[in-house]
Formats: sequence, C-alpha cells, structure tokens
Amino acid sequence: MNDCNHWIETLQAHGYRLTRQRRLIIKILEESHEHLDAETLYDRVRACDESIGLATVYRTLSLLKQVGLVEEHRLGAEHSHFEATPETPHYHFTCRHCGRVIEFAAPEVLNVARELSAREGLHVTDVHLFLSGCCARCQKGETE
Amino acid sequence: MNDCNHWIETLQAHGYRLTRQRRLIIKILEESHEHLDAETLYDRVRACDESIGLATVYRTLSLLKQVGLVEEHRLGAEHSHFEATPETPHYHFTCRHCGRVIEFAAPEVLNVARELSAREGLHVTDVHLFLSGCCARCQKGETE
DNA sequence: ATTGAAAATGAGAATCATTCTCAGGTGGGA
DNA sequence: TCCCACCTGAGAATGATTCTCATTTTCAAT
Ligand SMILES: [Mn+2]
Ligand SMILES: [Mn+2]
Ligand SMILES: [Zn+2]
Ligand SMILES: [Zn+2]
Repeated sequence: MNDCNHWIETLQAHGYRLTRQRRLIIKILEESHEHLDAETLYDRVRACDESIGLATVYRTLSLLKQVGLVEEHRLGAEHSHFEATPETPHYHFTCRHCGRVIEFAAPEVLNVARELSAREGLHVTDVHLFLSGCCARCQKGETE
Repeated sequence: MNDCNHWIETLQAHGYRLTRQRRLIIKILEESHEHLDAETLYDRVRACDESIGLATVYRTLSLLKQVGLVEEHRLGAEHSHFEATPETPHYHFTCRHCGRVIEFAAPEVLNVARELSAREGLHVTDVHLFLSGCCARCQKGETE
C-alpha cells in the first residue's frame, strides 16, 4: 500500500527534487485507486495543504506521467483523468449516461500492437483502448 | 466518390435542413480521405465560401457525428480530428515526432468489445483504439 | 550547519479548442 | 408565396491546461 518509496526513488533517479507538494500529490495519487481528474486531485491535496497551487498539480501530473508512474486517460470527458500505472495493462469502458468507468484486461490488444509494430517498423509506446456506451444499470433505469 | 447523396439523404431522414453550408462541408469532408481537424476543414470550406463561420463548421461536425456519418478521433493532439465513417472499422497510430497517422484494421478488437458487453451486460456504441510512438521513418532521422 | 545556484512554486494571466448567445437569415412544408 | 422553426455569422464566453514571473525551496558542495 505504502509504496511511495518507489515513486520517490524514481523521481530522484530522474534528477527531480523532492518537494513537500510532490510528496503530498504522490501520497494522494497512490492511496486512491480511482481515475482522478486534476481538479479532484487538487481538492484532495488542498485538504492537507491549503497553500498548494493548481499549476503545481498539473506540473506534477505531467512529470509523473513523463517518468511512467502515472497514466493519463481521455475517458470521454473534455478533461483528462489520471491513475497510477498498473502492473498489468488494462483498458476502460465509460457509460455515457452515468459516467461509470469499468476496467478490463485484454491481452489480445498488445498482440495487435506487436504485429503492427513488426509490419510497419514502428516503436509503439502507448496503447489506449477506450469503449463507451450504456452500462447495464442505465439500460434499465434509462437516463439515470 | 460522389456519394454526397447518401449523406444528404441521411441528414434529411433525420429531419435536418439542407443548407448551403452543410452541403459544402459535406462535399469537402467526403472528398478528403484524411483526418481533418476543425480548423483545416474551416480553411478548405472558406476557400469555396468566404462567408462561412467557424461555429457552423463545429455545429455541422457535431451533427454529422450524431447521425453517424463522421467519426471524431483524439489522435494525441489537443484538438479533435474527423473523418468519414468507414465501411469497415479501423484504428490509428500516431507518430509523436512527425505526427504521421497510420491506419490499421484489427478485427480482434471487436471481439474484445463483444465479450466485455456480454460479460458485463453493456451496450457498447464506440470503440477507440489508439496507439502512439515513433514511426519507422523517425527512428532513423531522429527528431525529424 | 551554511551557502548559493538551479529548480520548483503560487497566483493569476494567457492560450486554445470548443460552445454559447443572439440578432438576422433561410429552407421547405402548407 | 408565406411563415416560422431551424440555421447562421460574429464574437463573447467557457473550461481545461499552460505559461510567466517574482519569490521560495531543495540539495550538493562547502
Ligand atoms: Mn484504470
Ligand atoms: Mn482513419
Ligand atoms: Zn451507466
Ligand atoms: Zn514519425
């Protein structure tokens, strides 16, 4: 659970400084196993440190993404959501009605990427599979 | 090539009016077999009709998307790209260096969606698979 | 422990794609 | 032809993210 050390070491290994703000953001991000957007993360972080700035949240997210510790997802919304990079990759379904996000694994997808890479001589660094539609719950209640 | 009729009929079938602006946008969109962003489409449309407004381009794109004639893609950029809905689905790879887009088919992906739908009772309406990385060309030239 | 240069921060301005507002224009059924 | 609900153009507004810059803070070297 408290694997902050790994994050911190990674940051230092890349030559980045360990600030109070970064420590806090890392803690919140790793505690939460959700898909947070910048604003939500900002609110949670403020609950601990009133003085932190939104720009710092964005800067830290982009830094963590750069070193591979977090992933950025476009879950259908106009803004981004972030989550700690999982050990095994997974993908997302979002319900257009209630916004619920369902995660799922799909090993086939990496094969697709691998075959394409081989055929076209590409170096694929990111694979995003995103489904959307109507979740089981919303198909009954209709316009929940 | 000139399948505008299908587009026009679809629009009318949905009760939308056929305006000069919509006809023109449809023509440009269907002629181009590229992934146009709103601004580029706007420029091309202006070349034929100086008076058209950007808002109309956006409104028409969203309308065409709604009736299923065009697809919107997030190809890694901060803005959207649009293309005529293809007969058979395909997906995209974008080179982070030069921006080149490579299309590819991957029937397996629909199976993944089908299995998930069955397992979770979902109704999937959109499937987006997006890869990014470095294209063959850029791997040599490096920072093209 | 002290120092100093480089890196990071907070506040708010700036950016940029997209949407909205609203007054005037127009398609197409009657 | 007439009418009016639907469209349009222009520009303001929005909202997420990035940038600017003056002020801290980190941390490696004293
Ligand atoms: Mn996830
Ligand atoms: Mn395409
Ligand atoms: Zn739902
Ligand atoms: Zn390239």
